[in-house]
Amino acid sequence: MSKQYITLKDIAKALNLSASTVSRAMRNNPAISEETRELVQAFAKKHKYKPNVLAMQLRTQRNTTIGVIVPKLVHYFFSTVLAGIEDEAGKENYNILICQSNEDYKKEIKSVQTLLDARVSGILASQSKTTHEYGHFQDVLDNNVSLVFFDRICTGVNTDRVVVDDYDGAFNAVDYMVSTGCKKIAFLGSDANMHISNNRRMGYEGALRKNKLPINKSFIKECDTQIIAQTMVPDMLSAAEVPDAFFCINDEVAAYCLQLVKAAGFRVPEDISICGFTNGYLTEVTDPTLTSVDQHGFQIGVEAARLLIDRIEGRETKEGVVNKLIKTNLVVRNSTR
Amino acid sequence: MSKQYITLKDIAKALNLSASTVSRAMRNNPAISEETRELVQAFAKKHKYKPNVLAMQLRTQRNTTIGVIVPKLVHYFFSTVLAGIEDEAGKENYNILICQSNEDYKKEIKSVQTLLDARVSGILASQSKTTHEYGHFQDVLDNNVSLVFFDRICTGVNTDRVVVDDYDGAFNAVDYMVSTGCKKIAFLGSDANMHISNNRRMGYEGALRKNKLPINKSFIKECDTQIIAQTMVPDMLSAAEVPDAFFCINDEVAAYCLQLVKAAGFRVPEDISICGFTNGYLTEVTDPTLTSVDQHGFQIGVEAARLLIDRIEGRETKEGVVNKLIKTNLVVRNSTR
DNA sequence: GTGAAAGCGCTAACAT
DNA sequence: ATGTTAGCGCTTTCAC
Repeated sequence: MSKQYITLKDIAKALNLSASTVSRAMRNNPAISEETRELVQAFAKKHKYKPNVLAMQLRTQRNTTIGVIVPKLVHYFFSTVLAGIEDEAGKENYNILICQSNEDYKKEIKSVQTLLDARVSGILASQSKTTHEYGHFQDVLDNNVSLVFFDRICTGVNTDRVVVDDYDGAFNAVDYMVSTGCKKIAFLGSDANMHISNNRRMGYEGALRKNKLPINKSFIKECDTQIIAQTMVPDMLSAAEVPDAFFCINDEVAAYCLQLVKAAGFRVPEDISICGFTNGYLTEVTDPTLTSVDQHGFQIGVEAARLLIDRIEGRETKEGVVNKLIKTNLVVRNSTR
Repeated sequence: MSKQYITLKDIAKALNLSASTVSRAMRNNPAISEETRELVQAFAKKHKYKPNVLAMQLRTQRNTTIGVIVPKLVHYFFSTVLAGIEDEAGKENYNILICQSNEDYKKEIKSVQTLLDARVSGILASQSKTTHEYGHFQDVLDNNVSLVFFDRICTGVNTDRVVVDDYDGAFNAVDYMVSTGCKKIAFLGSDANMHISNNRRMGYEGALRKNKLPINKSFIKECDTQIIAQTMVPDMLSAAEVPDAFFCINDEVAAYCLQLVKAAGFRVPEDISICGFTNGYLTEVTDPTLTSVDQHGFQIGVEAARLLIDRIEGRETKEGVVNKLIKTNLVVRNSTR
């Protein structure tokens, strides 16, 4: 990186002013006369002056970059959240540095290090599936860097969070399926130690209980990828008791499940109803189209970024930890009766 | 951002050394005695010393951040490319700063500004659909910042590019469909001024010509979103001459087209074959599953990042501009005969 | 083998 | 209204 941009000093020299005057003039400091201000700004514009953000941040000890850690960018939900984060951060002139953990605990630790090394002033994170310790997240706080979790929160670390109302989303979806006549609804979830999965399972059970339906343990499975679904779903369909509905942890599993159910000779939704979670673009291309719970990823991103930036800027010194709950809504399509 | 990390000076003071010695010791400078080196490094580790990257970069005038501009993160293809970029950049200890143009020319200009302001040492970009001028990209080069285009390249700017072999991909797909008996293949593409669309159209026409099939202008349409497809496809299906195959610019259009073709009472693939482009996860959940051209997004990301970093580091001073062509391959599923 | 001094580009007292 | 000085945290001559 050779010398490519002109500096404050260059301007100062050219205009026979001091660097501080130029600095003030550029930032519209009222102490500077209109005349010099215009002179300086015109010169700066003409010569495409760009303040050196590095130097500025070094001097002022504040940094306008925030880091984001997501499990995977390819998931519709996370890329939507990211769009929200980017949008909100952009409004506040913050840049975002992105790391993917790829659902890998080690990579997640490395991501935290990377972001801390880059001196971000805050981190937005959604945990990887394989993370069961949280020392690396505690490190963030210990270094006085703000931290906000979104979606896949880490309960061991005491900090702000933005989560989907998973319980409510699941409750409503299952309640709806019951209302259409389903009586034997299966739940395809994730590892029970994942908060979001647990909450959805409780919402699922809550809806069954409300409707006085039995909770059948053999209908509750850990099945959150296509690969698992490939064997799990056929197994369930050939068991003694066959579900008449599947409530799935995400759209991918739901869409695969749909394929497998049809392949096994069942009609959807007449014989078996299927509901997903996310409401991404998969929902429109399956046959029948997929009923799903909309998670409002963009809004989650916006809220999380806002929360973080408020912390960084020291605004709204709310007492203790903030927990934001984002409501979902059920989008009914043709995979449910 | 209050004082949160210890500095070189702090270590120097604590150990009764000079800052320069500590600096050297940390970087394993051979001029430093083993003894002090170990002393310093142990102390640094114990007190979680993190070199201030900002100061380092300011001092050395080199920066290890690269910027990426993509139209939209939510598209499977771009998020895959990004994963590749992140992977390769990570290996070289580069960070990535991401901007989305949202297919908006103005936002794209702003993104370039943002990245330049952040003093990135290079930019990877894929143009927005609405971009017809390229002064902002020329600016990048004029500021001595490296620039590599990927996928949606900008031919007006003379710099490295990594592109998919769109012609070849389209040619093979169409040639394959002809081999299965299709004779009236339609092409649903983008704006003709988009390079990738144009190349695919030429590949499409090339394959028809090779097979001595007529090129029917009424079968070549600009249709690259679900919204356009919604009216365009039914129109084509009720025209005097109905296509017996659709070759689509991306998987989304193909998947929608599939729905619309079935809704109109045609069988897929018996009556009409359909082929997409990208080979994302939509392909597995449609019914029938979707034949598609795999673009190898991850590899594109890797190659683009490598090209850019090589430029930044001044390695491989290849003469002139480099053009990398990434081969595609056709993944045949059940939407084609 | 280690230290002193200067400086990257900027801002913020403290002058005048 | 403007200039002087110092310093953010680091690296890099140039000394010794």
